[in-house]
Amino acid sequence: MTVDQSALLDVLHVDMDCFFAAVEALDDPTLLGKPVIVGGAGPRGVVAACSYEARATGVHSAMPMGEARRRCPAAVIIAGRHSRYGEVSAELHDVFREFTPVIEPISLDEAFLDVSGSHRLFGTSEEIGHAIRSRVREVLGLDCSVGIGRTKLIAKLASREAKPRASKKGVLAGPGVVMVLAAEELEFLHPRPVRDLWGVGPKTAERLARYGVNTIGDLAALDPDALERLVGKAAGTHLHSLSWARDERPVESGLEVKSVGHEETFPTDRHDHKLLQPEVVRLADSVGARLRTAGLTGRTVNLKLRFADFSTITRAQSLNGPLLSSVEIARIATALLEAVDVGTGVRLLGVSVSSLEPLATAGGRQLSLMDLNDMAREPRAGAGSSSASKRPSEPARAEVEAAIDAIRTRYGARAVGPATVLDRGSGLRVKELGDGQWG
DNA sequence: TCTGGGGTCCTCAGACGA
DNA sequence: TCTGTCGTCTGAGGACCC
Repeated sequence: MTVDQSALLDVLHVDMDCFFAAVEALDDPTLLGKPVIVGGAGPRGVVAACSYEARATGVHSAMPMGEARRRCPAAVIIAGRHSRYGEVSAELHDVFREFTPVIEPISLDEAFLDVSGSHRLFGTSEEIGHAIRSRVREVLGLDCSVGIGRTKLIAKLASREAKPRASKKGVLAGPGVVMVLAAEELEFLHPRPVRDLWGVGPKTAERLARYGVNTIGDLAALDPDALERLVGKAAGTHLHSLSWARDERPVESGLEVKSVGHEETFPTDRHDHKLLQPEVVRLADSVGARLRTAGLTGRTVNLKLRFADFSTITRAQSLNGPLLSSVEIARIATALLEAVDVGTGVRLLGVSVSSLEPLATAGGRQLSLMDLNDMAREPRAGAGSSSASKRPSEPARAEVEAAIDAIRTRYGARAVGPATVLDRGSGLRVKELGDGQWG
């Protein structure tokens, strides 16, 4: 490796090994060395993550849980604890920040790091990669793999090479850190399947295969215009550049969220608006609560339905002003739902809010504890007292919901919720986060 | 086997105003 | 006043990522 080349290799891709399963084993050491599967245990659940021992039996993420159980009957199946994974992820980012401030998270367990400003303190990129691995192990007790390259694509593929491998004979340790020099990029890239390119999924890979394009090298040899006709202009230009290792995307920290949503697959299909409406309210409440926690509001409500035949439709409605309450989100989502024929059966329902902006610039304000005390002592005209209309105004409703958020923070998500989503089988407990007619 | 949940981005079509 | 064009916005759907 020459000095000039190493100076360019400033992009690191850090990927935790079997993150969810590893966290479970960290908290319960009796799971160490066992096949562990994290995912939905219900009739329609899928595998979210699994240990290498489970992978050795052919289990992989996104596999239906029934199939996973069949392939690996000895597996320990765990529903998963996202809040716990979030905690560990935050600690992981603290470790990253010891090495560089330029961090682009991809998910809870993966991130790109730009270490161009870190060499004087921590050495070459390869030395930084090894140091990060050691530090993650020391602080979190977990393993990660590091890929290093000139671009994000190369770094990401390199980290995959660095990972352990699951085989029927057992788990084979990986190198942990893999660096791809600038001069070796095409040799590294071109023999790989096109699916390894960011943006090529099953559909695009199938389309390319029909034209004899199976490897990244095949794609690089393709006429760019022909590629654009095949996959569209934006994707064509992008993929052709990637195939020649041209990837100008910088490592970006502080990317903004574009939408916030919740969706849920039902254990059995629902054929009636009456059964779906409370679910819309519940999902809308959950979305509203998350928006308020994040200090965001939005202008567009999106409703998503997946039918029994797996076809999916979306319906959306935009407003002129910001959505200030969960009730408003639920009202619009319910109206969108009413216009859809659900007779064939709905298996998944989702509600999301997009066109986001900070609550402060949208005219909202953060409530203080004093405000909450005032509301408790003397309900405002719009917030549920006997006003002429009996319907609280949106800003007033937002204040009520802020108070509800405060109650939930203190007493738990089930402490208070809408009457429409009460779990009737268990008295007056709220089924989950909800909104609507506060009981 | 029967296909999650949280997102982003792109393309296309239709409406609408300049 | 009418018509055509263009840009922008919105909505819908699809593909993709982890």
